[in-house]
Amino acid sequence: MTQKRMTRQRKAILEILKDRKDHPTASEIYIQVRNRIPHVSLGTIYRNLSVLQELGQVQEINVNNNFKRYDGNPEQHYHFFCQDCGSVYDLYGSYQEELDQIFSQKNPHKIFGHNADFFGTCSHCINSN
Amino acid sequence: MTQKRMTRQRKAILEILKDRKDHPTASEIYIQVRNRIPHVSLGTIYRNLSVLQELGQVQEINVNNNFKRYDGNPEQHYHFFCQDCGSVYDLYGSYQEELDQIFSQKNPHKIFGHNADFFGTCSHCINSN
DNA sequence: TTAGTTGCAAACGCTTTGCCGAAAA
DNA sequence: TTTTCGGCAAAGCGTTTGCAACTAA
Repeated sequence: MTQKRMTRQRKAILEILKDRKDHPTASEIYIQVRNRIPHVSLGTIYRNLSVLQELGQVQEINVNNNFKRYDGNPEQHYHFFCQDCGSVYDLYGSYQEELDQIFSQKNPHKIFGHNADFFGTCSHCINSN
Repeated sequence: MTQKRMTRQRKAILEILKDRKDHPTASEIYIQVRNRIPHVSLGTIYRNLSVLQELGQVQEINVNNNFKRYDGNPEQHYHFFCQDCGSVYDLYGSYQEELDQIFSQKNPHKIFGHNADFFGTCSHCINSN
């Protein structure tokens, strides 16, 4: 990996991502970065998100295959997807290591870890019905 | 939902998907369907995969955001992604309902279910090193 | 007969990339 | 001064869609 520099653009993206509790798309981040740096380009957003991922400061989330979302929390944690409004939330609760052991015993592969995504109706949508 | 017809194309896609143990992409399916129906089009593959999903006969798998993969096994089951060769396998072992309960207690959302993807090195890659 | 389906090709939408001037270190 | 980075715009690429002809039921 080559030497990385902390540019204004990269710093802005990282700060915005750490501030937000939700998991914005690249273009949502773009809109917000433009408030600070009006002539920033979408290409710059994508390039920096990729660098920040390599550096382990940001996680990419696969909601579905339409577009990627980004998470400023690099810790291992699960996500919840609301089927009604499409929002993505972090879940409270710890990583379930037992799962890796259970499935290691039943399968021939060397399992290093897992991701889990929960789905249902979020608290906001429950209350607005 | 409107009435669905079992066309040659739809039948071919379904049969191919049920036969394969791996989880092909739309264009891999396209290549195989062309052996039976030379003038089939990619658009037809996509449209039928979408219909077969609605009918609950096929599952869509999000490997990463580059493209979708399809699974001819509509049962709830977990997947394993090999980080070395990129293959996707079905895992043996049952759905862990407890997970839904554990995280329902710790979070304000109504959880209906979850997906889990495991990763590591597959048995084939272990043996070839 | 008729409504769903197909092939073809164009359109889409998110993401990546080439180029060259700008700016971290 | 060197080398990474950014802005801009074009290209890439998997997926979707409009349309007229076709076909399962």
